[in-house]
Amino acid sequence: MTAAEPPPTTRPGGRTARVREAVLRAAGDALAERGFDGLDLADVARRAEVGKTTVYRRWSTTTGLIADLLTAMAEDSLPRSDTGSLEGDLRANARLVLRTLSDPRQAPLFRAVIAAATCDPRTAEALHAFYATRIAEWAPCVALAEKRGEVPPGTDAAEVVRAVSAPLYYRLLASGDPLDAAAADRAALAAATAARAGVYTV
Amino acid sequence: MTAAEPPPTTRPGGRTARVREAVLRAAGDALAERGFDGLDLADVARRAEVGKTTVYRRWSTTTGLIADLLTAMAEDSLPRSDTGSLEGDLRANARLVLRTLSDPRQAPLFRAVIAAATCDPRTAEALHAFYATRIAEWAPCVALAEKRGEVPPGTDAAEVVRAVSAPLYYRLLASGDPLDAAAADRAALAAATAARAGVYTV
DNA sequence: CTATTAACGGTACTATGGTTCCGTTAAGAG
DNA sequence: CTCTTAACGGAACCATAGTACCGTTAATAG
Repeated sequence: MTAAEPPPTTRPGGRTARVREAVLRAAGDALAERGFDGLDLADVARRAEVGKTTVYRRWSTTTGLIADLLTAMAEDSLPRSDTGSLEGDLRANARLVLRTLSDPRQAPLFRAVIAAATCDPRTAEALHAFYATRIAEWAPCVALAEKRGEVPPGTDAAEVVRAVSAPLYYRLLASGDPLDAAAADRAALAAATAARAGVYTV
Repeated sequence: MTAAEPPPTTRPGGRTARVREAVLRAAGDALAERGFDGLDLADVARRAEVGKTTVYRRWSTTTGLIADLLTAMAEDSLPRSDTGSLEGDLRANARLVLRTLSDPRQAPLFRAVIAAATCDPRTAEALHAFYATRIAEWAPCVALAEKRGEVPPGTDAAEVVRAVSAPLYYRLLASGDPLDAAAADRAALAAATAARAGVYTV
């Protein structure tokens, strides 16, 4: 060490934030339209009206950009319902997930970010954090059910919430079976039934 | 039409089949090692000891090659167990899926083919066919349970089998939660419990 | 067996995703 | 306000995935 390092001040204000917002929005659009393997950083730059050098400098890879997009996505949360019964709450959650996974923009976007997560550990980490946030948001409805005596004490709330989403994601990503209201309601009912029977106690 | 078309005879014997086998094996290896976005057809050709021109000519795209790989994968089936009870059979199935999804070669391979399926309709179709085959293979265990009176008549066998796999795939692809025996057994128990309660009747 | 041609494989080429260079803009400190 | 420099943007550049060409090998018909 020869000299005191001058603090490399960062400049997140104004322009930097504006660029990030525009690029992430453009990335989401591009992913929704073209899918994961169709993501071209130059195209994202064009959509965001930003130099492609900027995109490469700040995010370097497609998966890096998607990881950042996931971080941003984790921030805007979905409001939890409170219908007064576990089954009602879980059905509300299932319908919400269904709406996302059948939305013409969201469905391909989710498929794309999940594909990206299979290709890069950092993106996978961001995806896991995203779901951890979403699951934590809905876990309280199971805690309430436990207080009401609907499910046995010691029920793993997160596991119940995951059980609702799982069949819908399985259809979206693996089996390709239709994603409809019947599937959502069945997922919610199955999770509620299993939870009441004590399947998810720790 | 000016002249009679001479029948463009195909030559599936010997060499052609050998090349396909070598290339598909190499593709599986490459996918397992490098993931979907790391798949390079020239690299596959090298591994298969085949000219890269051949690979491009016969499969043209990475997703096309993966679609063919999935078709081959659908052919070798997993034997179904018969333990005498629905829960036992479903647990056997869950353990089998778990073994696949935690295998050091199979897990990344499955992640990769699923990622590929999100990027191309033909690959998605092949993936759906793959799961349709697997699910049909195990559906009889629900039919047997119905005969034994374990589940109500009119239970959707395929839906029960899907319900077993779904939580495991959700962990593999979305939430990132650990894939262990506890998760597999819980998935089987939850599906059996819901099925007995009549959640999956049509 | 021979003749025909489907299918393979090496080499040279092209096109596009990604990098480097360097001048310009504007955030933030004083 | 002025000054410093983090961050941006255009253009030229490079590396590599994918294509085109053409001669060679071997499957199958007769």
